[in-house]
Amino acid sequence: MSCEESFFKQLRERGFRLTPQREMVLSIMHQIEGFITAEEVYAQVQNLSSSVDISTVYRTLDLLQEFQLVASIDLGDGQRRYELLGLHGPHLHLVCQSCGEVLGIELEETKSFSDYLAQAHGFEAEMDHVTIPGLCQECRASQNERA
Amino acid sequence: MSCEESFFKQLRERGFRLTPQREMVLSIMHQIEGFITAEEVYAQVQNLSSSVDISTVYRTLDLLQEFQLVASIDLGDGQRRYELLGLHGPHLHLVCQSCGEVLGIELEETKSFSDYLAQAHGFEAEMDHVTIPGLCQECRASQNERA
DNA sequence: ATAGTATTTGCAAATGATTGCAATAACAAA
DNA sequence: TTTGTTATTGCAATCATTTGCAAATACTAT
Repeated sequence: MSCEESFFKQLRERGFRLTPQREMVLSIMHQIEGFITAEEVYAQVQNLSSSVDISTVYRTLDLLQEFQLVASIDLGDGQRRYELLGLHGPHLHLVCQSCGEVLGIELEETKSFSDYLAQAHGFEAEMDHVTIPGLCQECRASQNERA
Repeated sequence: MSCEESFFKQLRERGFRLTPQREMVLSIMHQIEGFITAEEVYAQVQNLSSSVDISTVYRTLDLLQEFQLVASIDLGDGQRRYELLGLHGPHLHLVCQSCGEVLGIELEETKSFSDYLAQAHGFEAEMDHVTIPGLCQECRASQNERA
């Protein structure tokens, strides 16, 4: 099932409606690789239909997140960014505080940690909504050089 | 060394100045246990001196975070919350998406996970800035009951 | 004490994001 | 097709937070 089909199906199942605005936002998410801000999605949508409001873009991105078709991440620069999950499926983000690079890691890789949280604290973690700040390999290396 | 002493020392060392506004914010953070929003800190500061601006409160909370005296957490309700680290030292937060409860866990408990990230991805994680959403023990239990 | 300086402040404006609401438009049933 | 119901939209206002800047003030050296 394609991303669009999954979207239409989930809309129907839950009594939501298929609007041109929603189609446009999803279509634009497909044209992008990597991360995009709501403002950037809005600019692209404007090219297609200039009367669409940015609040509709935000609402649609929220909906796509609920449907697990899109994930969002806060890089700490004051602008949330969105990415199409598409085929990859849910994953975590490692964000380098020095160069801003974003690494995606598989949910699988966090299993023993989330098992520990469940066992020790009874907490069922949603690791796919976690963002971990830190330093990537390159920035660590260049930092050690300097020292 | 008390929290205040640590604050004054760090200010001096880095060429910052000790202002009444900064003293007031730190003092209020001491009067609170648990989390407090910037707006609430602001309200408390107003009682002491009504001319202090909320932007100064935000700037001071940022500074206290830089000094590792305060940590902040985003519960996803649109208002960042701040807590005095004081004696506890840096830790992680587990946030229940159902009841809002916040569990603090020791950095130590994440060691094997962050070791894995370093080894497998060369990523040096700052786990003390991580917030993990999920379900706490009680909410898991009551959810299972219902099912 | 005083003067010189660099930091910090309050203010106002701007930011990204969210919300309430009346008008619009998608869908379901006839 | 037409009609009725309900979700969705655009708009404007609002929210929490950040920023630029000139005035105020904490500190340093005299």
